[in-house]
Amino acid sequence: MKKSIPKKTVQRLLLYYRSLNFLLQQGIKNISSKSLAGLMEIRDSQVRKDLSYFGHLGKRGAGYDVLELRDKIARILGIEQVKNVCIIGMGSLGSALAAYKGFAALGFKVRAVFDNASHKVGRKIRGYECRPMEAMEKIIRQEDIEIAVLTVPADAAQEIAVRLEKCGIKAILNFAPVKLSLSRRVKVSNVDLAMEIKTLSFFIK
Amino acid sequence: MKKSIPKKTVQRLLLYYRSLNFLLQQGIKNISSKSLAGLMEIRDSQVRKDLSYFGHLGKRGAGYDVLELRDKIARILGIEQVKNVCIIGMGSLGSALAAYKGFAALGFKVRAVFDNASHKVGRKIRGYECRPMEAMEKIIRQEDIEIAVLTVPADAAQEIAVRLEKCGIKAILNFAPVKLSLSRRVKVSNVDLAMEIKTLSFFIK
DNA sequence: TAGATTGTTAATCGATTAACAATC
DNA sequence: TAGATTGTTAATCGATTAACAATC
Repeated sequence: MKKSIPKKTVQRLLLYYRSLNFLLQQGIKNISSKSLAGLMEIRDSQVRKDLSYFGHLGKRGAGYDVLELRDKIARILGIEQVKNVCIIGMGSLGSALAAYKGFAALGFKVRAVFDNASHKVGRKIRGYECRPMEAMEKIIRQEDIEIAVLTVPADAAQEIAVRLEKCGIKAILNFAPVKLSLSRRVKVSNVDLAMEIKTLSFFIK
Repeated sequence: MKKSIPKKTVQRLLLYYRSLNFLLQQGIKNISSKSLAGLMEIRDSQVRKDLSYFGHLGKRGAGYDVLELRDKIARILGIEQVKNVCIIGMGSLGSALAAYKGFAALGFKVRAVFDNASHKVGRKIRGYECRPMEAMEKIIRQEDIEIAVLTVPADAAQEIAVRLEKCGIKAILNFAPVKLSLSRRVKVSNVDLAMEIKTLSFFIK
């Protein structure tokens, strides 16, 4: 039985990927787990443990080859393969995410954006034609969209999530401050901006 | 020595707060840890443990009074007391956050927004006059701003963060995909949208 | 009282870290 | 070879969960 990868490890993998790109730009060809850990203020043993899930990526006594490790992580994370996403809810947050360069850099392609406001439907927003909510299921199937970014008001989120599940979406990145109740088949990640700032402010005092 | 509160507990506290508000709207006056846990798919013992950090909030045999618990959590989280924030970087994400209602609902007040693009400075964005970056330190002190929301490009973030630390900011909510190096005095929370979607997509396969 | 449910302690689980043999 | 650093095991730490005495 293969050991399952902790979510935190996957998150750090992306941080390693970014650091390695930075190091490449600097012309640095080789790095030890200790130096890499230093860049992100974690322990060297954490770096080695994370990487060890994916085989023997370094050389004892000599550290890691920056380019090789960067490419290996890119392959592990599937950065080169395109995943189709849609954005549901073209309010200011939805529009901002439609324009967000960070998604494209990791291989995510926005294939459709949706809203139900009649003054938005048919208009171009950030270069994407805004489609009506009624067309959602059809377009998701047509465009082979696997991931939905949900930026609708809280009271609309659950209902739309159920529709998304029914038309076979695989994952939802949910910005609405509500717990979505769906079957285990659909992966849900919540980004809760209010929670982030409140938690931060709790610890200042 | 008082036991320190885990960050995860604080985050769940906000989820409890939202659920309790929802229950109040429904006219529900009393709830057990088991029912409250059921709403968010966690264990009842988790709810009781979280609440136990803050005293004896329930009644043995009878559960919790919804209104009383809601208000107690509001006080613990400091929801009624206003905290002043500023937003730095009026790109699409910064503008979306300036318009975001979720911050205001938890007592955060946007006191200033900044950008260094000359075509933005002086203009109203989402109702806030965009101020020049040169005025940042002065305005933060004048307006008693404790928290900065940082939505600038990655390559500008560290430099601005240092300026923020120097002028006494207490916390930074950082949306730039870089590790900020600052003294321990400044609390930093990172919201990494690219990481969120990449992690989600890793686990679908 | 009998039944329900809290508050808290102890057990469990999972993730981080330290330590070190393997080996470049 | 001697020094450096990996890959991995074991120890530690912290958070979640189960269990149950206290008590409403």
